[in-house]
Amino acid sequence: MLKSKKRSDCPISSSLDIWGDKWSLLIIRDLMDAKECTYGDFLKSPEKIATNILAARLQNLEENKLIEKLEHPDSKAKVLYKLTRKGVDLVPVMIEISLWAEKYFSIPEDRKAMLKEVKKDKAGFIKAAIKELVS
Amino acid sequence: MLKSKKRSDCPISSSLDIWGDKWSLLIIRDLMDAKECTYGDFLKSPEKIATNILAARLQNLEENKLIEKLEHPDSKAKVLYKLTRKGVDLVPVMIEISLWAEKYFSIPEDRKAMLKEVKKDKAGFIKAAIKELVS
DNA sequence: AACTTTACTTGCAATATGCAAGTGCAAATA
DNA sequence: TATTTGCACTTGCATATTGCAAGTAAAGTT
Repeated sequence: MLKSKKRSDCPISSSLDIWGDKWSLLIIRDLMDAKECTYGDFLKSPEKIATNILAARLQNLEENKLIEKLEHPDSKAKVLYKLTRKGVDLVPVMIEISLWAEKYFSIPEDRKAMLKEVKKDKAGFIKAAIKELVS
Repeated sequence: MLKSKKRSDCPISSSLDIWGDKWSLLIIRDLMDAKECTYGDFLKSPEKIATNILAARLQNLEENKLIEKLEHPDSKAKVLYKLTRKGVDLVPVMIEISLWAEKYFSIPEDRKAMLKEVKKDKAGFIKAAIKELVS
């Protein structure tokens, strides 16, 4: 995962070069759900990412400017991660993935409820979500 | 890649369990671009997938019903792959990924031209693209 | 009959993943 | 002040996956 050379200029390929693995988008998801997360928060997620993998993914996402580190107001021992604008702009991607998954898998009720709102006014939902995340 | 257990019920996680790697969505892309591809067509793509990886990914995508095999009209030695409806329904995901990539990377002119059409009428573009692919 | 094309398979070295344990610093507790 | 706890990683190592090169088998061509 360390050397992620660009395989081609195709937009799909370029995107996958950065976050095309089984874990990166789950980190993005956590940050979209919670806006700010500590290292420990990510470890608590139900998919149970290994701590060394988490560290590697966080570093990669930071290097690629999808996330950034912030000081925790309470303690210097803690680190806060949050999405950059580049990361926040993945909201439409995440929503379309979720809509696809809803059609073909069974997903939790709270996610369904969220997608119900999405379907009422997708553009509005996205705009509001982005606004909330960039503030 | 053989044992892809479901890590959680999260729609993002469930989706990544199936196509969350560096190659699967490129196969999907090729099929969206060309509608039908042979094994050799995939190998010709600019990212240069290794033949054993291609075989493994095609099998996985077929097992998960995103693609299906068809007989080639010209020859029994050839195999045609095409998207199922489940695969075609990834069109919105691919479009949003492309739009994101366009914002943050430089992408080929022909892709830009396509995205220009998308931006004029996203819903219409998606509908037409899906219609073309399922026929 | 020999050669080529097509769709894979196989062997193996290099890389990545996943699990468990360890480290170092900051903050809370005794 | 000394000690323990919490937090963010790092390290070691076994296992799994990737990527490259070469090989195989069935079909089509000359």
